[in-house]
Amino acid sequence: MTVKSKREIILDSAEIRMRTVGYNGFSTREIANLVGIKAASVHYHFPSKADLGVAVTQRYCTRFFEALGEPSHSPAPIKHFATLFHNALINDKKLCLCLILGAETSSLPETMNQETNHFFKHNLEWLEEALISSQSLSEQQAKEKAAVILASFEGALLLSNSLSNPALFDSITAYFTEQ
Amino acid sequence: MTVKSKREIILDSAEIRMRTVGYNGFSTREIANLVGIKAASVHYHFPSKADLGVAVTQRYCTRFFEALGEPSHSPAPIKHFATLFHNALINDKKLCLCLILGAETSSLPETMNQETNHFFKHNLEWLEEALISSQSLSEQQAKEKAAVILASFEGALLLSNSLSNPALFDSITAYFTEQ
DNA sequence: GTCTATAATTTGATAGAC
DNA sequence: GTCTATCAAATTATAGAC
Repeated sequence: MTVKSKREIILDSAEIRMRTVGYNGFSTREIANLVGIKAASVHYHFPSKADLGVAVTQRYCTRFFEALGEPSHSPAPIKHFATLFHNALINDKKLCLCLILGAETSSLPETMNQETNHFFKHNLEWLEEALISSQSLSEQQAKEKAAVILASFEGALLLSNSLSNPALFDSITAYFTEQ
Repeated sequence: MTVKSKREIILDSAEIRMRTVGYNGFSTREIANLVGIKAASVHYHFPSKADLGVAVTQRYCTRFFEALGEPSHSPAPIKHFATLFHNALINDKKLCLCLILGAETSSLPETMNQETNHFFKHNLEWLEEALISSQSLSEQQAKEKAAVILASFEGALLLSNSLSNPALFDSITAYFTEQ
């Protein structure tokens, strides 16, 4: 295993905090304490808080898209999609970053909003393609159902996390995967 | 029309900000400026920011539940439920307060989390009752579908708001109301 | 009820030594 | 790259005059 750069360690801590309390809920000093350095050193790696927020968001999206892969490579694509969200909630015990950023959208650096929008759009297209090939829906039907699924899964994360009820997430996603 | 008390005017401004940038995104000074008074005067009405946040959340939930009424009083309850969320997005041009608070949950005063949880639970029960009587589902089926609907609607608000696409909200909710 | 004044703390950020 | 020191601004909150 390659040794992590300090930059990556900072990104790790910042992602944890952003997915827990949002962009407006954490400070660079807090990240510094978590990493074991001083705030000034965080600013060496990321000149501004916005730079850090953007880097976290870009890394999050890149990793999610990598884990997602191509819809055609999965025998049960909707289930695969649900599993990624399930892992965020159960393994990471965190929300989807773009759920929190979407809720905070009016107070974020514009680049972060663009990343968040790209996250949603890419997932909608992925789901649409998956639905067309796996459930032989029309393009229009697939587009509509893709939005229903993405909305449901993000909402399922929200409800399950708020109510501290992980099983609720699986119950909701099962509605779309058990067909 | 009764004249609004200063307390209510403060609550109005605070609700707008909380539904736009969240609890961690606004300051008492900002509310004071919006209302046209000084920050110290806001603290006269609400000793702490948490007191203000709690009051906003309680008023929001009370009003929502009043507008919701009883499921048995509506000929098309799911559509009625969708309309309330639609109005939040289209008329208020805002998210559901509990969507933002649910995303910020780890950094909120405990009373606000309790209110948010109550909001979700009350709506789940309302939807369950509506589904049992209007779609003659079993209690178990109704409970599961109620969670799917609430998650979808909250997620639909998130996606529509982020992507600046109000029509997307109606398209998603139509999946559950046009049956 | 609202104001001025102010306190205590936090925050984002920079300069410059090592 | 990391530190100390420091800054300017913002934030929550209180005391006390009017």
